[in-house]
Amino acid sequence: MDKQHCPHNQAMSCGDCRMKTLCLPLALEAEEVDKLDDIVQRGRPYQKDDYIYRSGDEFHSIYAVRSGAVKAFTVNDQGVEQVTGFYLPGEVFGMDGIAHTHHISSALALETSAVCEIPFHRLEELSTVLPSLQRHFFKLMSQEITNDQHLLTLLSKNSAEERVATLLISISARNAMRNLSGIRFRLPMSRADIGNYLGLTVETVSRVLSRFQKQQLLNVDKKEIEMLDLDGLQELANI
Amino acid sequence: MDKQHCPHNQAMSCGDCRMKTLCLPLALEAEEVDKLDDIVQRGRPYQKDDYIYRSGDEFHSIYAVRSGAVKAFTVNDQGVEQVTGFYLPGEVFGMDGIAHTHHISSALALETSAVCEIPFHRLEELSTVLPSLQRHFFKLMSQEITNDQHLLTLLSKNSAEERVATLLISISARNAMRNLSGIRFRLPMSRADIGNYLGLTVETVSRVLSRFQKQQLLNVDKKEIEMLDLDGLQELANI
DNA sequence: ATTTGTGGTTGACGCAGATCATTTTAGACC
DNA sequence: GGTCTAAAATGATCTGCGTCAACCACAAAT
Repeated sequence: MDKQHCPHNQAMSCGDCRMKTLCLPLALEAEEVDKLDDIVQRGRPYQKDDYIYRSGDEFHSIYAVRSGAVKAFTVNDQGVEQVTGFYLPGEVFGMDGIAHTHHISSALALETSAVCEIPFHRLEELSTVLPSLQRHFFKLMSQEITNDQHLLTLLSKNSAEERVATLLISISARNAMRNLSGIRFRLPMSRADIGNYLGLTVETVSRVLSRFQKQQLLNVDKKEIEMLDLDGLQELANI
Repeated sequence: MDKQHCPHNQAMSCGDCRMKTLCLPLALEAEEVDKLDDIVQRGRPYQKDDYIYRSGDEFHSIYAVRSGAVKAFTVNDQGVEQVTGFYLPGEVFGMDGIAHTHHISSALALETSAVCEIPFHRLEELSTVLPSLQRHFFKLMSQEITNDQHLLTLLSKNSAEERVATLLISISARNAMRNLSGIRFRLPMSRADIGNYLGLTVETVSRVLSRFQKQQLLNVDKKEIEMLDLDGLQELANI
């Protein structure tokens, strides 16, 4: 497998990355991308269940997924975990640490994943000389806020079926955006993670998926999903 | 009533504002505050139920509360409203619009309120020359993200009593930060708004407040709250 | 002074989803 | 092959909060 095609390739630069149209380079000119490239750090891939950072760690970077999948979650003082987001290739995470000197959430690889690390103080410096980077980063953070607000509405106003349908539609759409199939895909997270994220128990998630299968809305085989009736699911999710 | 003491006074500058230690000027030197001051717009006070902006309006500014109280909310395509936040003096809102060209949420004055408007493109320009402003604004947005994440956990993991207690503690603490009483205060929002925000019905909010009163945790008289047992409530809220 | 409207409280009842328990499936490892 | 463990599915039962309905307080309108 050559450099260009290995999904976890470390050496790849932003300019060559398949995710450049989704990720931070999105708003930048070629020469600006090179400057961004200079500050991006690419370590070896994380294995499943490796932490990218832990709650309490000193904050110094934000991150972008290049391959694999990451879950972010908070743990309160009673040790109760709350999954706050799943991040797929091209997506940026870790921005909740900016307000504090330390991370208040943790991030974990759900499968073997390549992750770019962007030291925040370098990004800040670069942002003052590249206004389009500053603007894009403001937008990314604002997008994170609106994502959370959508999730808030989902949790406070929607039934179990609507919540699960919405998550499936979201993952499907995000896969499609990355030129992968929006019809057949593999869920990178466990039923427990899905339930935690959606404010449901594992049992409810499992039952809802079985019901969807019975209604010919989709096929489930462990983590493999085939969306049989996207319109029907979309209707359920009321998006 | 002279200029300095009228709570809705329009002419006041950031340097003279009682909220300067909480709001955007927080991180700035005196001369930097003057530059910020130049771009801040102060219109006449909003009356109760006046919109500061509506979902669908073109986005061009973010806002800071100087006096009064503001609620922000989204409305989905079925017309279902979701309250996403309450903003008290010194707090900044409207940052969810940055990711889009138009506001995706609305903001409404809950009572007579003075609001500072900060044109976003001017703030962006100023941020490139005042790094401490850029940093502070990044932090504000990050804080908004972590607030939403706390709310997510609250909605997905906590009981009605825990949710209501948490909101009361939060308002109490924010009042105390502004050198107001954290023990006796007036809720600026209706029971319906509280319920909507916390993912509960009006009836449940009302019942929980009655129960708290019966347990000598607080006194309620319409919108007036007296926190009798802050520790007990804190325990309930598990903060 | 009476009516009308709005926001809040309280009670009775039902249900969606939690909880508890059991079973099935699929790897992982020797 | 067999044994262990963890994830997932399914069934039975329970319960917190929603739903529906009645009622109260108070302000604004006539």
